[in-house]
Amino acid sequence: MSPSDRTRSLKEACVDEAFKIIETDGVETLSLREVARRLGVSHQAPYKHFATKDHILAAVVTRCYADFAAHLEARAQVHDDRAHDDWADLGAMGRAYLDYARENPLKYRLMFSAPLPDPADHPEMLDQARFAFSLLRDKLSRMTLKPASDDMSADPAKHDAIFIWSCLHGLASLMQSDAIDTLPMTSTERETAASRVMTRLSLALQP
Amino acid sequence: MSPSDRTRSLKEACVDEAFKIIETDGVETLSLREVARRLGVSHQAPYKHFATKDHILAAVVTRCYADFAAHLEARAQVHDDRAHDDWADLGAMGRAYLDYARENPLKYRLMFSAPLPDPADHPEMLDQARFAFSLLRDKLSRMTLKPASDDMSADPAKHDAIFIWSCLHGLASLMQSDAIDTLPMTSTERETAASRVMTRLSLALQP
DNA sequence: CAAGCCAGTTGACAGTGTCTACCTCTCGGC
DNA sequence: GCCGAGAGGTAGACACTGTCAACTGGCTTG
Repeated sequence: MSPSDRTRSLKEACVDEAFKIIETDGVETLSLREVARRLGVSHQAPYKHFATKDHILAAVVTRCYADFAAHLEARAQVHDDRAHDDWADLGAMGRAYLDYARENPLKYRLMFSAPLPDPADHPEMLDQARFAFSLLRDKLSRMTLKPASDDMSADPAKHDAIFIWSCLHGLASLMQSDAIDTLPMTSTERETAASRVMTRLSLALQP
Repeated sequence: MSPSDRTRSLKEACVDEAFKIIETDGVETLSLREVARRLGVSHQAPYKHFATKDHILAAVVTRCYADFAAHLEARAQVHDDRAHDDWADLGAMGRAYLDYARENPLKYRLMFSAPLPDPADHPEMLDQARFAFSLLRDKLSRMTLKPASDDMSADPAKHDAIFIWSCLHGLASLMQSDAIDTLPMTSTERETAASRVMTRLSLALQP
């Protein structure tokens, strides 16, 4: 056993390996036995660190959310020098969202389109997800949007965040769903569709 | 073997049974052996009618799309007597979409959030999906929307349909995803979120 | 030094999709 | 009227999965 193996415990190695499998082959094909095989340990070794398959899945999902949030933050902060060009920054955030989904389709699907392990059993997974959402929500709460006629909510930023999130998630999800292959679309047309959604989003929100 | 069994071939019975299983337990737990068991035949009998599990899945998905389209059509045509209140009708269609997703979460997930069998192998599945989308698209092509600034598309109805579909799908999908449980939301708050999305959609589209 | 736990092993069980071999019934051509 | 073929159904096997149980070796702690 090499020193690096001793420092990096089997537990972490399992999560790493599961992460890789999901990244390249998708959640559906993840198997604990394959993880064990790749790490050169017995098929039961991972069970010493994770009670069930869901527990290892939860660990991977947690990491994905963190990854995703980091990507959003990094991109959102690349705005130009003017200190408070909130609209441009919001747009950058939206684009970062779509980029992430496009570049990491299997991880994206894992977070938002797959049946997750029971969140009640995995609070840290829940925390990470909440954090990612809060990035968008906080941003909106610092901006003034076009008023919505039916707004009697105590927390408009929350609902508008859901609106934006819905649009972005819907687009990202449809673009990589098999359902979209139904319509004959070239890749440039997909780009057009994406920018069209962004435009309509502005029309809906910008005062 | 009863007469009804003889008329209704095993092939149809398999699809029916698979449909039921998915409806109540989700795609993940669908197993051909369970289907066979429930029909009282050997575990290999279904394979005389479907080459692989994906083929039976494709048949179920095809039926789901037809079901979904029928729901959309039925609801969309329940507008008031004024012949051409297109906006109201579009709204009804949107609500029908969300209703279907809420009432049939597992079927909805099957159609739009699960990895489908390769569409190339199952053209009839593809046709049904395309038909459902065309309901929305055709409606839009008969209406005049707020112009989108970047519109250089030859087929604006298509892109606006994608926009609307994205919002609705995104909302429906998030509402039933585990990710949303992340944010503490009561069911009335979910309603508010849904209507907020509809409002913002109008703001984006209505001239 | 003994006790006990911790991480790892092997072996088993039930469940899955799918391959192959077999059986049996029906129907069309001679 | 028979006979061969094929369609539809059966049984058994294989490789794979998640998970349970029993066992083993080494480290820590009393």
